[in-house]
Amino acid sequence: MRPLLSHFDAETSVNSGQSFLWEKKGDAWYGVHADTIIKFYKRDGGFAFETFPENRGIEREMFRLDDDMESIAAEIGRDPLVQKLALQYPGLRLMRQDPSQCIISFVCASNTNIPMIRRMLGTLSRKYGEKITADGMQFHAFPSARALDRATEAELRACGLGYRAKAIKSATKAIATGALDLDQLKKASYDEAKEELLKIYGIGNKIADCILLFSLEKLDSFPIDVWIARALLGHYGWLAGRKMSEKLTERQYEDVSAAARKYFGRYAGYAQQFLYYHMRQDAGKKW
DNA sequence: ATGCAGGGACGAT
DNA sequence: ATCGTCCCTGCA
Repeated sequence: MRPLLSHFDAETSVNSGQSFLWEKKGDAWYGVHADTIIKFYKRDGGFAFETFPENRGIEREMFRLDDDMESIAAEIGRDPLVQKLALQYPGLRLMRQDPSQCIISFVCASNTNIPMIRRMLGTLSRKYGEKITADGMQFHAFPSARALDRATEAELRACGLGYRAKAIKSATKAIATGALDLDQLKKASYDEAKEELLKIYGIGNKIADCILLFSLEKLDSFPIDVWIARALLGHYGWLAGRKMSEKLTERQYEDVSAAARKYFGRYAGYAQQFLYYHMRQDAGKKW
């Protein structure tokens, strides 16, 4: 185990609200990553990984184990609070999600809570995802955009999506037709990629920023949800400004997010994740 | 038991 | 720029 990774904690990372389809069975965690099930468990003071079907080494990609956490921590640690949190939660990492899965997941996330998001995605997976067997148990791959796009809005509603069904349809269509070119978005700048995402019905500022951060390599993205808004109000008054509240207008979102990105720097998204995790911990949330 | 919150976005004023 | 509304569920 390389010393740089010695503090990495897969369990904390998968339970930090950035990724949804994980469940613990016995001593092991099983997660859905597009077409593969990834399993991990503690071993020798670190973590061992297995994938179904076999996809060796995918954990480096998924958990961003190639990121240079020392320079990232040095960069975002210029802020005293984030510095403290990086030391307090040394195992927390951003994850690199599959873009299609990430888009569909966060479109489901609007105006609801994490348990509900998990329920919606679980139902979609069981209904539209391919079966995968792992350790004698049955799992489901995350449904492809194409498979979801074949369903009607009413059928998606029946999965407990509510009014989000319409937004899911617009997103799956954009992905399935190639109108949204995911590989291209990875190469594009933050602004260019965000502009493309915002064209899709159901994707606004916050959800676009989550997609950019968690699946499109935009580590400078700084999503602001109610929890981050609370953190900004409580600890970063000069960024929040006097008129900000927990609910941001579109204009406020843009101004405050831009200010935060400038303040925290090119890894602002990492700072955001430490703050988010801390606010949730502090509130005693159990995801 | 009615109200409200929960990783928001959209359309009408 | 504000404001009501959207489907659903758990919890006070």
